[in-house]
Amino acid sequence: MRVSNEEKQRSRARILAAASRAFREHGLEGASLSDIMRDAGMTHGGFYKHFADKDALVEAALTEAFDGFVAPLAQAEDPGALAAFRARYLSRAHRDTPGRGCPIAALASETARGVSTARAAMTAGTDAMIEQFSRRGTGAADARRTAIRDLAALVGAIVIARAVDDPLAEEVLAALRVSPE
Amino acid sequence: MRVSNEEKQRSRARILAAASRAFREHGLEGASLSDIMRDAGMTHGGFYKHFADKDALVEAALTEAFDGFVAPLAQAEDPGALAAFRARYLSRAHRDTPGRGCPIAALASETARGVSTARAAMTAGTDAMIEQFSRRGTGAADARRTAIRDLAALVGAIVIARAVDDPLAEEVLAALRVSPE
DNA sequence: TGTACATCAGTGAACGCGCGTTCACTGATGTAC
DNA sequence: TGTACATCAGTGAACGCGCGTTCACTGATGTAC
Repeated sequence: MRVSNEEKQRSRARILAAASRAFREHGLEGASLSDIMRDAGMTHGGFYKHFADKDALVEAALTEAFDGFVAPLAQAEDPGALAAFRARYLSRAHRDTPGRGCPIAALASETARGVSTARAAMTAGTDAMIEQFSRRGTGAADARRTAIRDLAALVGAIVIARAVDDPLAEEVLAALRVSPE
Repeated sequence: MRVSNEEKQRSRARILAAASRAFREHGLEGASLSDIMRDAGMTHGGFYKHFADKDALVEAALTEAFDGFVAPLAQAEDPGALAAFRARYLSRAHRDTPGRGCPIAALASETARGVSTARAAMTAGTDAMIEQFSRRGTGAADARRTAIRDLAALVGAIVIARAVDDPLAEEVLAALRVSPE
């Protein structure tokens, strides 16, 4: 049966939230539309009333994931915000809950092999993160270069820590838990 | 028809070589056994005369990929070997040919979600790379920590560079193309 | 404000497809004598 | 060294399964008068 326009917007938001989490947890291929729609409280057939196909959902979910992940940093005003962000990034909690974590670390590999719309969302989100890092850095002349190197180290550390067993995983995170440079 | 024992060993080697490349190029799920067996010059049915299942192939191919990728560094004797390795790692050629590139950068995300045998191979391979970096580093007291931080930055940089569009991709690689610290 | 009808969000069965895996078969290789 | 037979690497058809996607249908919502 038809539902109200407001209800439809809420449905779309639930699909996006479920997809954003499921893609980061299980991968773009590992998360099926049926699983996502069930998480959103619907059956799979209704999906196509909201998105043209799975690729469109991937693009929208990637953008949503970046928005949510960078928000705490983008909205913070205290000078220690970047240090706090780094500490959270390198925590065991972040390693163990990719569904709420960094979209780059969770999905960059699959995005690299994917469609151009997903690459575009990944490019925009990554640039936004670099921008935040750069704005909040130590203010060196090469702030952007420093920001990129810092972000790359964070992404590499969490990617490795998720793929290897302890104690190496913990050792990798610990090795990055000092100020860069 | 039955083939000789030597021929069987050659078949197994071809399967492993094809798998090692295909997995890094298309991902553990993206590379099908049919594709790999065709690359190896056989039909798909014969696969199970060599490996118990796809998971066993993934484990063996990961180990093979690490062996091949670290070999140039492990066998080098000149003091500039690590710098040369870093330069190759951060090259556009490496970004564009994941099939012959770093197994961590190509497969860590999927390994993180995969079976324990794949994780074990990833753990061993990563530790071997850290060991090589550590042995060939600048000789500081915290050589291993420095090695880990250097490796994490390389992995993060190539992972990002593959997932985003130029010019950001090239900018990320360039930002890492200076000596660490 | 009420009425009549068109719209369309969501349902659930069905589709075609490619996947990993199994299996009966073939015939050259390996081995026991 | 030759012979007879067992072994088994590789083939190609077939399987069950889950996937993304399509579709006829339902009935509450939106809208034109």
